[in-house]
Amino acid sequence: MPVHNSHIADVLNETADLLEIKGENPFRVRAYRNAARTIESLGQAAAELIEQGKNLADLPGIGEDLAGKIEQIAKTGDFDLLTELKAQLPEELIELLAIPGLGAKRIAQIHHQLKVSSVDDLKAALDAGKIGRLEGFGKKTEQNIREELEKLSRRPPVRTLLFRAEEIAASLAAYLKKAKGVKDITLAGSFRRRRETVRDLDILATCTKDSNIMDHFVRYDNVQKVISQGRKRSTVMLRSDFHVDVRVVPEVSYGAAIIYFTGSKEHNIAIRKLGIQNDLKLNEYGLFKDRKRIAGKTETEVYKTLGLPYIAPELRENRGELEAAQKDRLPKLITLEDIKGDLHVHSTYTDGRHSIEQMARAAKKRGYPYIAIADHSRHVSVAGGMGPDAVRKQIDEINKLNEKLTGITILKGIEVDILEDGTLDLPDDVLEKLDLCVCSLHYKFNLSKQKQTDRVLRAMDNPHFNIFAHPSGRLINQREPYELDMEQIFKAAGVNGCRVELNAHPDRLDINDLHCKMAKDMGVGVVISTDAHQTEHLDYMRYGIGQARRGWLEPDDVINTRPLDSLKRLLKRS
DNA sequence: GCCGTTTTCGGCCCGACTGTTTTCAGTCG
Repeated sequence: MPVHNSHIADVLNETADLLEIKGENPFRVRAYRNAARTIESLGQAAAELIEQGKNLADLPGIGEDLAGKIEQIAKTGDFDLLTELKAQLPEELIELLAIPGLGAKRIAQIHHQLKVSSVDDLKAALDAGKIGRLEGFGKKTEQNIREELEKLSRRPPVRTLLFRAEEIAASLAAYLKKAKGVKDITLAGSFRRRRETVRDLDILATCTKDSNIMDHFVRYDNVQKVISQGRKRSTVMLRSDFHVDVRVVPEVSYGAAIIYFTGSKEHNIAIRKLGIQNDLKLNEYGLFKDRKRIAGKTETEVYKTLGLPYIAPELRENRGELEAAQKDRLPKLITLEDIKGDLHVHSTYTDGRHSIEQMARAAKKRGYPYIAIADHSRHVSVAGGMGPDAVRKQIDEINKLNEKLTGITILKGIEVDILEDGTLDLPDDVLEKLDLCVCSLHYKFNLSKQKQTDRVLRAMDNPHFNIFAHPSGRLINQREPYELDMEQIFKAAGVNGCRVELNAHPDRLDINDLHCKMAKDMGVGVVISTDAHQTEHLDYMRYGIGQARRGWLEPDDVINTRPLDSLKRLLKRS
């Protein structure tokens, strides 16, 4: 059983947690956390890299020591240091770190002075009123811990889908703009980096001196609790259990603040280090030489003064964007305007809500010269999947519509199921009549990694296989991806002239950002499609674009940026 | 524990807010 990167990262993070509670050198703790992050965003299994004889110490933030330790974890799943730490400290202490307001120092203190080892112990200590009597604690701290603990037991924290965060952000931003003296509002944070999920919302504002923005903010109807309120920063919890931060910054600092609060934290640390190398100090108020501010008003100005071109928010993950920027090799990221059509759209022939004509007209309205109808094949019976007769009927209808409609071409496609044995759900003589085949898995999700991979590889041997749709099968916050060797699949796709879909549905966003980058690096074409089941879903394209940008994709990496004739050529497998 | 166009030692991002304090530690992002 190969050890997953996520397991290695978990082990390293647990180690970091216990080291921190133990009171170890904070920089050592940070080294473990950095290494965990590096491994997690690797895109390839660390165990495989080791097998191939690669030295993990070449990775950023991993030295010879950690490389050796990671090797142990990758080979055995266990880690001696963690075992030792667990012998010294109860591992349940780690769970206490999840309580806001309780950090390593305080946990160590309550552990040593009150013998608290678990969440249950903590509850008992609270009930006995022991916490508030500890040095440095007090009544208020005790009450806060009690409330956070109750909240935690009620509901585990789930990151909010970008889609949902967008709705919350839009109405709140509109509300904030109505406060007195507000000049500008910017939504920063992972929201601006277009991460698939968002933990909280960071809002920046510039305003006049006499503005009442903070009072206005905490009075927002949707506020459940005011966590802190200051002149420069306030934090609230919305009724939807969503944290929102508002920061007021002076205009001379606005660009620096936007960079700072857009993050990611890792990107910020990296550019600060770059500043330090040049004797410059970067913080949310600007870029300083000695005590003089030399940049800060706009993001571009700050980057430029650091010797860098502007870096798009979606790239700011410290995954190589700084090195690319320094070499002037940043990707020219794809935008929504580059998209010429949607290649995975459903209709009333199966489980869509709108007719083919309605979907086509809606696509035309969005400026697309083409669209592909890709309804389900028969195996997906719950969706009323099509057999050969239904496909022929649909082909006839599309032919007629193409004669009738102007300014849009409807491509004849299908979302055909990949059966358990790797064959496709419809015979070749049906598939060959279509312009494209979007292929996907809809059942038998729990096959072993190699069996699932072989299933897809066999399907790709079928010359009609064009696009592998929602490859990982994950549903964000709901369903884990199936076991699949993406590298093998991308390799085969490259050889066979198949493409991979970036499904733009906000619950899916599948493939993810790391796999987008992997496809690009391996030269496999990506298709960004919405999987729309009604006309409004065509607008999901923007989430796909966000994900694609996070994966460094440029217009040329995505085949539905091509005009129709060149797209058709690309869809021909030789 | 990592890292190096000053360094193989001595740095390691930095500021706001809270709650506890009488000047600051802890936590957070």
